[in-house]
Amino acid sequence: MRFETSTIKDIAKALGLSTSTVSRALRDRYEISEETKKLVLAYAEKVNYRANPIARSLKERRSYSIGIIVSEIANNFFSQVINGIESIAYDRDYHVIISQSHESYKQEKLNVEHLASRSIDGLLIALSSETQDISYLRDLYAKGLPIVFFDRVPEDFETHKVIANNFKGAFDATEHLILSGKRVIAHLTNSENLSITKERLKGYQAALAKYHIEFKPELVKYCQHGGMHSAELEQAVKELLPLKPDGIFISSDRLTTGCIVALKKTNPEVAHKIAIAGFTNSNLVELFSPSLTSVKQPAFEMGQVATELLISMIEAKRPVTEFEIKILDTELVKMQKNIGNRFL
Amino acid sequence: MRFETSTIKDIAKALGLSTSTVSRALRDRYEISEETKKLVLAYAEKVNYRANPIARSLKERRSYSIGIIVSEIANNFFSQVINGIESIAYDRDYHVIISQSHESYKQEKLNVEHLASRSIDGLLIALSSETQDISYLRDLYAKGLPIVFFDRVPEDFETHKVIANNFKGAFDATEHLILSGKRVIAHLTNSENLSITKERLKGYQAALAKYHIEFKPELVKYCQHGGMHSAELEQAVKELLPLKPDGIFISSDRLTTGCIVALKKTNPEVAHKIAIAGFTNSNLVELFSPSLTSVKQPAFEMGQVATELLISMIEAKRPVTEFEIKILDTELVKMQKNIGNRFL
DNA sequence: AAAAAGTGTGCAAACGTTCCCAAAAACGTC
DNA sequence: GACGTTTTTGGGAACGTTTGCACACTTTTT
Repeated sequence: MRFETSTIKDIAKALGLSTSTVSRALRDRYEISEETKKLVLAYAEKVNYRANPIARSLKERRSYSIGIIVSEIANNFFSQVINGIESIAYDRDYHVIISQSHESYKQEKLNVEHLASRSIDGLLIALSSETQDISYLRDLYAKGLPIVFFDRVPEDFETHKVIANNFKGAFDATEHLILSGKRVIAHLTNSENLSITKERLKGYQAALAKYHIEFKPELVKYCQHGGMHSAELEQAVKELLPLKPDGIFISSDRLTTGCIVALKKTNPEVAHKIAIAGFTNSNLVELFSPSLTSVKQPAFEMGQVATELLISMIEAKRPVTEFEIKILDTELVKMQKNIGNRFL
Repeated sequence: MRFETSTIKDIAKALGLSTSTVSRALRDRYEISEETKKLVLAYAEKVNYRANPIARSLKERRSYSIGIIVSEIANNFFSQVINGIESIAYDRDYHVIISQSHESYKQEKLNVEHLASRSIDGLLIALSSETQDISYLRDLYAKGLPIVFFDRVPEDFETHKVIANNFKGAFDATEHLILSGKRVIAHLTNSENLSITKERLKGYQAALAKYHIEFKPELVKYCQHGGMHSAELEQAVKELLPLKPDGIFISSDRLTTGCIVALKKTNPEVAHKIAIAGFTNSNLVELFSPSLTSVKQPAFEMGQVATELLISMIEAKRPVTEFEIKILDTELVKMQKNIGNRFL
């Protein structure tokens, strides 16, 4: 801000004290007399003194801000995670800077490096679906930037991670479809790179196995761009339909909504005949037609937990060597009426 | 970031130059020899020099960051606006800090003041539905903080503003309902404080007037909290239904989706008999049941325009005294089939 | 009564930049 | 080769903090 505000110097001059004394009074350090402290505090209050965080950051070599990278904020899951992050961060006097990768590796790297050069104290990141090479993150980490991964985590990176119980979520959703009488269950999922893709695929396979349904690789469709392009989804749907699935298990928020749109757009007549169960945190699923069963992730909580872990790393006196992988349970929200009901 | 990176000083020492020379070479000032510039640039590249933005901010008394206040990022309209803002901001080397008011005046004020103390160079804000007293914004503005309002703008505040053509959007939506044969058209809207509420009400009234339908105040329901609490919406729906509306015009994104949820939850049997037209930027409306006609705002563009105006203010050499009010056209997306069709 | 310990304050350096001002180097002109 | 002019460089202050150290003063201990 260009406009002038009062500084420690101003206060010092006005009160006939030194800047150090004023600083100490404001920061409530031990070696300061009650009297001067009161005096300074009162005056600071009067002139509405606000410490300049930039100067403080420069001096302390930290910014009290944490960076967040998600693929997209216009996504119910991520925006809920962000709310969780903020709830903790603000309490602990950190502020957050949000960046979007739009599922692009290049954009992700660019944003992370931009944030790093902006002197963030730590980073919370869910990898983009394109990301395979995380060496740039390793470099930053090695240089001392605390990083906590959430949702989409790399396998071989020793730091805190917070994820949902993806295996169980996928298993539950698939089992639900099976118990509803479906037998040809397709799986529409994200890029193969992602941890969530692998875990959810395993859950899907396990459910099939439990009910002795053969796993058919051709029923699994991967979307490299996480459904960012509608063409990608329409293509997947087009390839899937000839295999006559009676159910689809979809493994991410964006894909789930995107898939229903694609189905209705390209094949409205079959859209209602296929049961859909998918990961989504949309609070609007009840409005959807065809209706769907959804796996809800504890997004808000995930944000909170990840932030607590990150702040503990930031504020740790010595390098952290013990890392946690927190796994949070998902919730299966079954649709209220029978599958494919047009009258919902 | 705690870890050490190379600084101008390091480069200067290594190259046997002074910091001023290095700084000039890096910043590509006119008074520097081609040769030294090349030398410095090459070395900087080699050691992967990154200017410390904090130090720069302190010196230049600006942060190259702009603050954004919206009520909620988990809202299609606002997240699209944010994408528009980012698209311009990043091009111009600003970064953005997003804050959410959650439709609370207190939270909004807190966030703005937090941002201001964080030395943002300018502010983009859509007021919360609770906000009536904007004197705190006036104070900051008077002190020199550039502010541009978008979407929800105050009446008596001389600065740039970017809004949608709310009157026309509301008129079109209401007229569409009338032309579909509806005669008892309710209006569910936001807090009366908001500019958008007033403008959209006028559009609604104008459409009624055009077709000689009497305006009935009891058909208008205000939601003070913008639909943040579902109870608020359910209450409004409950009060509206006895008046037997055959159409509802809803004036905001959150209210529109929220209202359909409330309708289906409280009165599923009538939900499909009422035609709904509402403001929303959801890309999922096609999935909704009951289906609805939507007024889409040019959210992305709104963000872009607002950001351009803000940056022009920030970078203006002399105080800006001529202000613009940009009004962007909305788009009416009619539902594909007849109103209330359960088979959509 | 002198020494030791404790308390409150100020001085000055540092964080990494930018930029004003002056000094030095390079160049041209007579 | 002395002079002015232009180009290039360096010195150092400043931005607003925090903090190690030293100093002065008071209180306690011996």
